[in-house]
Amino acid sequence: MVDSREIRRVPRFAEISEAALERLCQKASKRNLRRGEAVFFEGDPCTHFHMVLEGEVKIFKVLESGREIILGIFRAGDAIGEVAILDGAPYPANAQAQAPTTILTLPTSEYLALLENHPEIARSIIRDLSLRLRAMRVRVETLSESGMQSRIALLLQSFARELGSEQEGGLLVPVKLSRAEIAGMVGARIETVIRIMSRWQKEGLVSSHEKGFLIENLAVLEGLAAGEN
Amino acid sequence: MVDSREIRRVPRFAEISEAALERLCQKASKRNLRRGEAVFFEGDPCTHFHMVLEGEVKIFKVLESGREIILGIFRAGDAIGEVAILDGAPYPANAQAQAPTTILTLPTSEYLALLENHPEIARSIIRDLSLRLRAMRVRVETLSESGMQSRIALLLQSFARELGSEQEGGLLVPVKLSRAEIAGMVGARIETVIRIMSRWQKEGLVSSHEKGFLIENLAVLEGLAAGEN
DNA sequence: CGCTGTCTTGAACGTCTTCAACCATAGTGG
DNA sequence: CCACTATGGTTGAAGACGTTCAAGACAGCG
Repeated sequence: MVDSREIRRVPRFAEISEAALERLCQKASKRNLRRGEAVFFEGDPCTHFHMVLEGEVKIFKVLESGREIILGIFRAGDAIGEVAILDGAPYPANAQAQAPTTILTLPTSEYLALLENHPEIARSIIRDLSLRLRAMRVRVETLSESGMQSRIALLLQSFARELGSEQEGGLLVPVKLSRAEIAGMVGARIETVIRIMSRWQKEGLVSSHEKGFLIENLAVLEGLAAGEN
Repeated sequence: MVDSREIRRVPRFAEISEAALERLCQKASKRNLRRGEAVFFEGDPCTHFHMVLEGEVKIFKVLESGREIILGIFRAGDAIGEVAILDGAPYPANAQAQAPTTILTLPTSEYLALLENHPEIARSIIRDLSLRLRAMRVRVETLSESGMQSRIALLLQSFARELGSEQEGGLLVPVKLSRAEIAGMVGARIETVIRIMSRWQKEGLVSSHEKGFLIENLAVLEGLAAGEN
C-alpha cells in the first residue's frame, strides 16, 4: 500500500485514471535499501517492476574476465529493469543501492495489465527508452575514445551536462563516484583513473569533494575530451 | 506510392487497419541506394521515417578526435533514425548504405499521426527499442573489455549468435565487414584488427571470406572473448 | 596503365595495466 | 582502549599491449 500522491509524482503514472491509481496504490509497495543492498541480481527472473523514488541505484555487471562494468546509475523517477519485464527475460545485470534508497515495486503482472489498459503509458515508456538509448550511445562514444584522459573527461562532461550547476569556482557536479566506479564506467583500471585525476587535481582542472566533483576549468577539460593531448 | 503487401511485411505495420494501410501506401515511398550512398547525415533535421527493406545500413559517427565509430548496422525490417523522430531532435549520427539497399520512407508527420491513432504500433516500437538497448548493452560490454583480442572475439561472437549458421568447417557468419569497420566497432585501429585477425587466420580460428566470416574454432574464440590470453 | 581502396607488415614509441606496497579512515569485537 | 579488518585512495616500477608512422602488396576499375 502506497500513498497515491507519491505515485502521481512518478511521471510514468502521472496521467492514469483514478480507478487505476487506486488499484496501483493497493498493489504497489515501497522498499527501503541501505547503501550496498541489492535490488536484484543478474539472472534473477523479474517478478516486479521497480522504480527509484529516492536515492541512487547502480546497474552493473561482472564480465567473465572478472572486470566489473557499470552500465548506468539511476535516480529518482527512473525505472530499472524495465526492459527485462517487457521482453520477459531475466535481468541482464545487477542492481544495487549506491546510497540510502527507496524503491517503488509493482508485480510484473500488474505492470503489464496497466500497460495494456493505458496506452498513454506506452508513450512514457518510449520516451524513457529513447533517453536511455541516447545515454548508451554517449557511453559507446566515450568507450570508443582511445585515450583514457579523453574517456574520463567525456564521462565527467556528460555528468556535468546532465546534473551540473554553476558555482563560484566552477561547475559543481553532485555525483558521488568512487575512483573504482569511474574506472568501471570508462573501462579502465582504478590506478589509471587515480593517476589521471590526481594530475588534474594538481593542475587545477577538477577537484573531488565529499559529495561530487568541481570542474574548475571546463574549457581545458573539453579539450581533453576532444582528444587533445 | 508503395505496394501494400510490401508494407504489410514490415513488422511495425503488420497489424494496422486497411484504411491506415491504404493511406500509408500513398504517403510512403521507396528509395534505392548504392553502396556508399548516404541516407542522412548527423545534424540533419529528421523529416522522414526510414525503414530498411533490403540491404544494409551503417550508422556511424565521427568523433571530435577524428575517430570514426560505428554505432550499428541495420538490416531488413529495422527502423533507422526512429529515436530522432520520437524526440524531435536532429539525427545524432550518419547513416550510409553498406550494400545496394532499398529504404521505405514516410514523412515524420504521417508517422506520428499513425502512432497516435494506432496504439498497437507503440508496442512494436517498444519491442524494437528494447532490442536495441540490449544490443547497445552488449556493445558497452565489448568496449569495456580491456584486451583487443577479447573485444574482437566478443564482437564476432555477437554476430555469430545473431546471424550465424552451422556449416561444414565451422560457423558461417554472413556479415561483410571490412577491417576498418571492425576497428570502428571495437574502438581499435585498423592495424591492430588486422594483426589480431590474421593471427587467428593462421591459427585456424577464424577465416575471412568474400561474404563473411567462418568461425572454425568456436570454443577457443569464446575463451579469448572471456579474457583468456 | 595508373589509380584508389583495402589489406598487410615492421619498428619505435607511449600509454595503460599489472603487481606490490603503503596510508588514512572508520567500524568491530575482545 | 586497542588490535583487527575493511574500504578507498595513492604511488612506484616493470612490462605488455596498442598506437603510430611509414612503407609496400594486392585487387578492382576507370
